[in-house]
Amino acid sequence: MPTKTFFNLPGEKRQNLIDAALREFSRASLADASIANIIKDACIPRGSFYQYFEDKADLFFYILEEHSARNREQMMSLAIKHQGDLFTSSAEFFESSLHRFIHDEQGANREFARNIFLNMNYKIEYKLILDVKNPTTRERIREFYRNYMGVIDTSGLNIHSEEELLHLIKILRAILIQNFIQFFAGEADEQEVLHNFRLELELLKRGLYTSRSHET
Amino acid sequence: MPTKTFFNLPGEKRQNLIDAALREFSRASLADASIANIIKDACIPRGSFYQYFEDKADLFFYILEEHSARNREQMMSLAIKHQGDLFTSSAEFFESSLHRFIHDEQGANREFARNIFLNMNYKIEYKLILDVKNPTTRERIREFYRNYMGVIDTSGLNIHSEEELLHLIKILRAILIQNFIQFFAGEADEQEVLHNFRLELELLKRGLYTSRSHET
DNA sequence: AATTATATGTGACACGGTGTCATGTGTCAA
DNA sequence: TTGACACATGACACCGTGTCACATATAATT
Repeated sequence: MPTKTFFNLPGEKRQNLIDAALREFSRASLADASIANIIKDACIPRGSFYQYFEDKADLFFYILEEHSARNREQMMSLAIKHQGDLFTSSAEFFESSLHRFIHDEQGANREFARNIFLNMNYKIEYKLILDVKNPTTRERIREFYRNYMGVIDTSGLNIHSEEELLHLIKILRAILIQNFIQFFAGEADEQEVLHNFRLELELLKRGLYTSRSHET
Repeated sequence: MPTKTFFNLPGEKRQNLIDAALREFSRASLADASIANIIKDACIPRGSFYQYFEDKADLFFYILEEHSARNREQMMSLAIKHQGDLFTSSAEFFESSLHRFIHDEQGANREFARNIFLNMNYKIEYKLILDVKNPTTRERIREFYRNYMGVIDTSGLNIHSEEELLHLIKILRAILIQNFIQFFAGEADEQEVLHNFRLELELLKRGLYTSRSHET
């Protein structure tokens, strides 16, 4: 987490630093980004940077969590909008995110997202979901999950417990992320990736076994 | 890819270098590993390293591809063993891999795998699957997929095209990887992660929608 | 006003890792 | 003997990081 000092900074200076960081993290992945570039861009001395952040990752994950919080909010409001329909709201989330990336003229958000998804790993993914280090963020996300699962309408779903719902959400998330990755990797364009995602949702809904004898 | 020079090396020297690299990549992720450590361990001068490899990543992905090839072979032989049953063979693949990691006394393979999975990203995942840079490896993997899909018995599966089978495999892969990650992240122990994986397979098989009216 | 405490700013520097390059060595063929 | 080629080597320039001693500002205390 950024230090108290960072939050005491005048708003403009703070925003200026964040903007510079966003530009750098749009240009390069966390691993390839350099503090040197950020402080040059933001015109702050090296020593100051370390007064605000532990290191590069500290700043990165702070920015990432801000974006993630907005995404969680959107997921929640879509779930509510669609009366708790998990599949429909997930699909709209995917579509609208994709649409936002594609029509991002400046390209800053898109490039940032590209670097996130193409370098997505456990630490990043679970920062999007469950921050391991920061207890406050962790609790925030836990709460989101509780609320989110409360909003989901399970009456149309073929699941029989909270546990199964959690696993379904886990599967959906994995598919969602995979498709974002394929989009950013250039493996599929907007139309293809939308088609793929929808197809995969249909497979999930439909079920993959014809012989139903295995059901318990 | 390693250079011709590397492959011309006497076998022992080559293996020695690979061993040292494996130790380093077991200790640290690709990003955190250092060439300095590898050459110190392998007792070769710095210049020689660059005679064999373009950089750290070149060596890393070479080693990774060797491991991946073995995994693909195992997936294939399990698919054959189970008469093309995609779910059963995937489950056995997961179980046996997990078992191997847990009973890896030396721990070298486990730690290497841990670094792979916890730092899994697009580039690594698709090296496990589809090498973007190297045409030879790419073709090798393409061929694997063709063969693998040929072996899968679709008669018990509720899918209606090659495309759907490909997507199903894609979903299964995502779930497989997610569970490995959760295991290595310590979020679940062997029993839990096995339980989770099996449950998720059941959800897939069963299908998630009760109202079947949406089926086309 | 003088003093002390506390918070913040600053950039030179030591450290460690990377990739290169000039030079050295070995081998084989003409 | 000479030249051509493949390979070996480690010193070195370069770059980014994180730290630290010192500077400055602001508020609180005497």
